[in-house]
Amino acid sequence: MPPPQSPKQNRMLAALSLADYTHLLPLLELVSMPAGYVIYEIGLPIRYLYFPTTCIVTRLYETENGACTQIGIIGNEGVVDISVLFGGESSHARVIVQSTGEAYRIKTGLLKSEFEAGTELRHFLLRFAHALMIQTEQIAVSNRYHTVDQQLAYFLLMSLDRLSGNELHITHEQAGIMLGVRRESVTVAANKLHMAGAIHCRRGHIAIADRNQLEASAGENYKIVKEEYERLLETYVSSATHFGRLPEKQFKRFFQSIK
Amino acid sequence: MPPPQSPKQNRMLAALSLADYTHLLPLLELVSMPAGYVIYEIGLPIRYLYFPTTCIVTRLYETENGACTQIGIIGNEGVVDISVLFGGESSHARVIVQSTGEAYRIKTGLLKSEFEAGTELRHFLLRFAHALMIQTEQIAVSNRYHTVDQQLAYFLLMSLDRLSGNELHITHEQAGIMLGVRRESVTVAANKLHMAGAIHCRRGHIAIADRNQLEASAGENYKIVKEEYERLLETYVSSATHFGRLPEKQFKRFFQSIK
DNA sequence: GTACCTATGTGTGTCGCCGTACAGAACCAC
DNA sequence: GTGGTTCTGTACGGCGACACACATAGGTAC
Repeated sequence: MPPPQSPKQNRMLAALSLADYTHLLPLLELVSMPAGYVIYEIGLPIRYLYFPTTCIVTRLYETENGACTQIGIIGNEGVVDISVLFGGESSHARVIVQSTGEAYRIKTGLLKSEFEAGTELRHFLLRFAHALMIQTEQIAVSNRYHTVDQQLAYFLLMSLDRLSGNELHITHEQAGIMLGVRRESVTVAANKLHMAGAIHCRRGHIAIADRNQLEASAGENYKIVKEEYERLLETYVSSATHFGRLPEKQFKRFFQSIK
Repeated sequence: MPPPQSPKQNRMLAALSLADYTHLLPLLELVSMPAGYVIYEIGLPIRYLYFPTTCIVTRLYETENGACTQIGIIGNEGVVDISVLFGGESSHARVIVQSTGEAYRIKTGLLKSEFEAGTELRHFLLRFAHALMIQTEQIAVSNRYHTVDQQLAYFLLMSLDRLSGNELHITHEQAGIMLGVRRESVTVAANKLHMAGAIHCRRGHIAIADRNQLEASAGENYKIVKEEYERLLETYVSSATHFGRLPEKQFKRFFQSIK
């Protein structure tokens, strides 16, 4: 039960051993992430990495003529943008905040050193990268075979899995940009999902009405990615038993010291 | 100038420092890779990783109803399948040999140890993973926005970059499976590219007639990925200057000892 | 050469999404 | 309330790819 506004709201950070976590803590800086804020622009260097806590973040690929597609969505289970740890010097995608919230950021060089040092953190980062790859692969398949309805359902589920409520603050226009389709197509797709009883729409908001129905509308795509992310979180938890192995007293003292 | 049938035909292996290379060498096993051979089946454990030398390999994503899409193509610049190094226990994609040739394989556990050990090899592997991610992202975009003509052009270029000749031994049917489109669509697209003077077709073969024209037909997609792979190869080369720093005599002896 | 199999070329109707245009509805500021 | 702005719903023509059907050509075995 992490206190409000703690780095532990990010599940990857929460899973770190106490030693690693306390080592990392002074390097982290809380920042607020307003929706629409462009975290990285294509081609510009990546100065900070961000561990989202309450915000969610979208990786968009933009073509030469300005058309976009979402190639990944990241919430409190991960970090953006991991590509810099793999030797990418600048961002090759545009990364923006999709849903207002907060994140902890760390200087690129610092996290890179931690990554190189080969702590448990590296293990988590690699595991997370794997989940992200699967997400991108699914989107590739989805873009070929699935209808807009299915893709919208998938997008809503992925977004709402990373938020506390069951309502998304987004317009059809914004959803269209994410999916790489017209605003009108989103409207039509949203109506279909509404007819099926899966969602409920208000101006600028989309809420889940029946989660099972929505998952059924999304198809296998969501199921596969969801499973992979559950495995990812299990990875975190099973490593987090480090906590349990520490002497109880020491653990409590540490835990309180970190605000 | 690596001799024929040397692991050095794989550019990642060739770029390793002499020490790392000689350390790895006894762990490698030459295997022949006939076209169509299924290297990994979805859900099955990954027992070996493969460093292609003269073959090329395709990562395919298969949906529940059997439809496929290529999500990556790998030749002598890399290794399959890297996902196991990131904590994936089994393959989530089907990986098959697209073009007959050879590869060196290594037991999963062994390469995993090397990777964990944090040698220069890890640096290359991560760099390669990055290029692969960009490839997948491009395919995601391509599947949304590009015509079959463009995708076919992209596919041909990516394949032929990884082969010695300028002709691909492939039928329209096979290309259709890779791209996730019908055979007829490939035929039509191939004819368009032929009309544009970009390619030349024979039964079961597609050859480049005018590379510039073909690149123009493929669009920005290819350009971006190509640049990333060139950066990858530069990474290899700049690290390979390790060779230069070794005493000349020692270098020669080592080089000859490794067949 | 003949027969057969596989690969390629072409045509027709359907479907999903796009581009464009426009009307109505929700919300906000005053 | 009123007016303006933003968001949402609907319609129509066009295009690219699909599914299916079938014709033709290249290559191979005998």
